[in-house]
Amino acid sequence: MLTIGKLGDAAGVKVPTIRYYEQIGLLPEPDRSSGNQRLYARRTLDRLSFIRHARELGFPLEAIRDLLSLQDSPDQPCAAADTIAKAQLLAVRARLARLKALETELERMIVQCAHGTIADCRVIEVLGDHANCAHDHHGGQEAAL
Amino acid sequence: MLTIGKLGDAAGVKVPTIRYYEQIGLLPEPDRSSGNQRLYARRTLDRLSFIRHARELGFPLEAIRDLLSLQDSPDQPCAAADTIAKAQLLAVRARLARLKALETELERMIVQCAHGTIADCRVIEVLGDHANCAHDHHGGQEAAL
DNA sequence: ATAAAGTCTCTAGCAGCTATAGCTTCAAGA
DNA sequence: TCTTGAAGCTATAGCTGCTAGAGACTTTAT
Repeated sequence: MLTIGKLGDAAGVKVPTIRYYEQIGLLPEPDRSSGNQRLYARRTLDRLSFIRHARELGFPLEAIRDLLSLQDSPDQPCAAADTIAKAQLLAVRARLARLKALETELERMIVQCAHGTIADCRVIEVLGDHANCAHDHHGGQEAAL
Repeated sequence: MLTIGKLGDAAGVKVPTIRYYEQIGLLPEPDRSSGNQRLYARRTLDRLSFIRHARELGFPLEAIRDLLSLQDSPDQPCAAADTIAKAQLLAVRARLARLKALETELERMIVQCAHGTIADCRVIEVLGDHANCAHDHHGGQEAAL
């Protein structure tokens, strides 16, 4: 069993954040020691690490809740899981496309820097360009992500 | 010249958000009409679109401020730009790696769903796995992103 | 000329943490 | 065994990055 501090260190999540996740129901209420301190099972570490990485990738907690529900109910009808997974996949691909464009542009800048000129920096244009944009900014819903 | 509403529509950013960016200094104070309404030059649209896309990719406003400073001072010493660009590039690549892992896993899940089984969902493992992880969770600084 | 739509400032609220205060529990050395 | 310092507890307040009113003024369209 892990104390909350050990769990936090292992997952790279701060202690108050863990308590916050418990409060909003993303993590189950753990057992307590005789002195009322939280004690976590090993598998909670997987769940918490998942949450942490998903957050870093920009998933809102509600989307993470959905993804976790896939794990929590492996017997639920496939249609539900499929819908969630497909929506998340679209969102992930949209992010990938724009991140790749940004990567390319940053690489270009760094190469140019090596040659002593940044006068024609186009970082702004590459991300400002709606041609790379997975959203329709014009009246549509935001992506589920 | 664009009114704030037109600018917002064009960039996909809400009007109060534009005023907020002005307040915190990400956007310059624009000219005003005789009736005190904001009037924006065309090029502000590029800047705002950039901010929007960078935010969607998860860059904090401070990182965006840095990136914009590259654009704002094309004559600054290359070393400064280079440092910023390289830090951002590392962060971008770390994100790309984990997003790709998640994409793969979601694809796998969807294929399995088509075959009627999600019993061995591994979404959590794929993101929980620190082998894919660009950070050192263990005592280091967070990435500049 | 007037009505509707857009804009103004100001303030308050929300998500997702993060830090502080004041107290209790635990573990490790003297 | 005692003690002392780190770690944990609850509760509350603050932070970032928006977002949504309220109530008054400006523009635009008919």
